[in-house]
Amino acid sequence: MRVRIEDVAEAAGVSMKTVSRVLNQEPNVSEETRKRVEAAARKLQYRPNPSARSLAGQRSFLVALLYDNPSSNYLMEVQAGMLDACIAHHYNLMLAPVTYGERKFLAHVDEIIQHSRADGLVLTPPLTDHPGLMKRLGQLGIPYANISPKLRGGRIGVVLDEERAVREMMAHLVSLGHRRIAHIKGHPEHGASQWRLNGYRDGLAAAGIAYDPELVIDGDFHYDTGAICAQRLLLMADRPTAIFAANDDMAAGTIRTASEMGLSIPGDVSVCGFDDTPIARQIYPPLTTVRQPTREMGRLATHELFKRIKAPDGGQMITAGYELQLRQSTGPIGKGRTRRR
Amino acid sequence: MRVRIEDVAEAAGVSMKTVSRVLNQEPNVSEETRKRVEAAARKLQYRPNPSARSLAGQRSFLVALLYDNPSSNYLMEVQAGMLDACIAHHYNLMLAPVTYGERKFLAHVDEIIQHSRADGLVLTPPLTDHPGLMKRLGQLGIPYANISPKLRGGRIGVVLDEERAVREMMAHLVSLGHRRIAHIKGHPEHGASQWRLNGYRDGLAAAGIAYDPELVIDGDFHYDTGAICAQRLLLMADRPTAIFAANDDMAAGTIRTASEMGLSIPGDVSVCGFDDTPIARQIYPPLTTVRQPTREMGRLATHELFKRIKAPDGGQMITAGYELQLRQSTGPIGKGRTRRR
DNA sequence: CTGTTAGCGCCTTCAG
DNA sequence: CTGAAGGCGCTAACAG
Repeated sequence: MRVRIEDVAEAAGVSMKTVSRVLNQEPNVSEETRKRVEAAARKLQYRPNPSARSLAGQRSFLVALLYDNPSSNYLMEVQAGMLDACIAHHYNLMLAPVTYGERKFLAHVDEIIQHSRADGLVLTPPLTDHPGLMKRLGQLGIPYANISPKLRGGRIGVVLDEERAVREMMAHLVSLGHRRIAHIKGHPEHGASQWRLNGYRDGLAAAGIAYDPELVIDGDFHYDTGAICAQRLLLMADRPTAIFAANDDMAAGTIRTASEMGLSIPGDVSVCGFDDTPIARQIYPPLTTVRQPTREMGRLATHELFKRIKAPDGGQMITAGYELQLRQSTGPIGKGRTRRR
Repeated sequence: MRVRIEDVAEAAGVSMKTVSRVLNQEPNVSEETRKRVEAAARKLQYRPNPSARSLAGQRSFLVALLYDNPSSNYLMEVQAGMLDACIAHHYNLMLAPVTYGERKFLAHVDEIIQHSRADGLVLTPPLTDHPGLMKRLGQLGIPYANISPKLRGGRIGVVLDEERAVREMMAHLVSLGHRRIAHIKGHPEHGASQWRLNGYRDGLAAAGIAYDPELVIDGDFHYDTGAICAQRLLLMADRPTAIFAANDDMAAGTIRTASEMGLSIPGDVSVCGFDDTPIARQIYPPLTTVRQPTREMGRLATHELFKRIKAPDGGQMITAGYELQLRQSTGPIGKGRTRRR
């Protein structure tokens, strides 16, 4: 029924092993033999059996994406990027959702690794900063790549210079005349929250604006939280003229709240976010934000992972590029015509 | 190094096969033996080798999600539902993106199936209605389940009574006094587009309102398209007082356009969508829509798939429930105070 | 109820 | 540069 390597060998008049060599691009095959084998394989429509390959070769040709419920847009982009890389390397992508705070978190991860036999993992924040996980993965000796990890020492994956990106964004706001700029922080577990806060503070400092703790509020990257935080900020007697939310979802929540309060954007208050997820263009007004090349980051991280799978010390930490997206949610100060309801 | 089934057998003082029986929950093992084997397996921390199981057992314990780039929210929900089912059945979930219109579409699908050795597939629209794909999958004899397929005969999966849902939505609009109700259609390739259009027409008929082709515009489920279609509708001399967009993304685009035109929602125009994706609550005003239990549908489809994997005639077509979500984007007719810019 | 015997299809030795 | 034998870890089919 199914065509096996043996059939190809027979058709090509060589041994199984020679076919195997050709298929796996191993050396020590004469050009002529190679061609003959390839022709036979094509004619018979031969497809290697992954299970057999895995069993004999001790690898699964599977990588798993380990994640803990980040925003769906973010995750989809990461997935797409990983798929780009996986397809190019003839690997398959498996999904492995976990729960960071769970009691048996590590046991669960063990389970996944054992059960899937993935050759490697890609971690998204905040898993990428879970100390116990790092350690466990090291013990198990399973290769993994990190997306936007806090700690970069001796690890592979991809990061963005988020601090610098935020400094640029702050410079943009300052150039529009804003000096009373608020910040809604991200989830405390994510490295990004810290970087973006740092960028905010640096941006203020660069403009000679004093840091005012009242203008900095704890968020968690969620839309609803953004909406709530914005309310606190916009109800202040001396309300900020600009709000930098640590991601687009919270910025969208901010805009939502401002709209409900009858405030004009950017007339009464400018709002900006980070990530450039689809929501940035799907709200009104469209959001000024930093474009984070999430898909590309997924691809790059997976690419580094493959390098490490091949060699125990392969791969490195890559820095991806960002881009400011100036849209209509930010504008010059004081052009507003408040229309409180 | 790794503990094998043989080690467990030795530790428990039984044969390999008996251990295998216990692990696979097969019958014909005495309770006492079973306990002994389970204890031994636990003590040794035994984990079966999936590759070996696959090779010997002719199944991969893998299901693949075949999709063609629908909205990320939709896909994430489907994924989450599938994962719920997969985890419960000790299966793994693999991602298999394809391109519907591609030249070598079928060859690509073949490739995926051969290369992944998935035991079954779940198809999302519009793949679920691709005639060539259906046929090919039938030839290959690979089990698959469908989410929201147009044709239901002899197939398994899950559907929603979308026509009925839309009829209810139309009744809601009519009850608010609307009679001039427009519709932005979905992507022609999706069954949902037809159902939602049918529901729209039925809803009009039920209210004794004549169908006006001018008020029905071709869309494709995308946000931007919704925005463009809305412009055409809202610039009409005798513009509609309500717009039913075939999904939330297009409804969001509609609201965007209305906002830009300075129209008040729902004062000047009511807008409603379908799906209840996160965007429905993330725009302002929040969207009246039909809640489609996408995650649950992913779970149910996968569940039916497992039944079919077990038995060639197992599984069936399930009907999932919906729920109207009445929010602030719809309201009584004529309460608006237009403020064109 | 339990055990034995063959593979599943490929890759890894190690000879030639 | 090529091939023959053995085994990866498990399960199916058959015996008992």
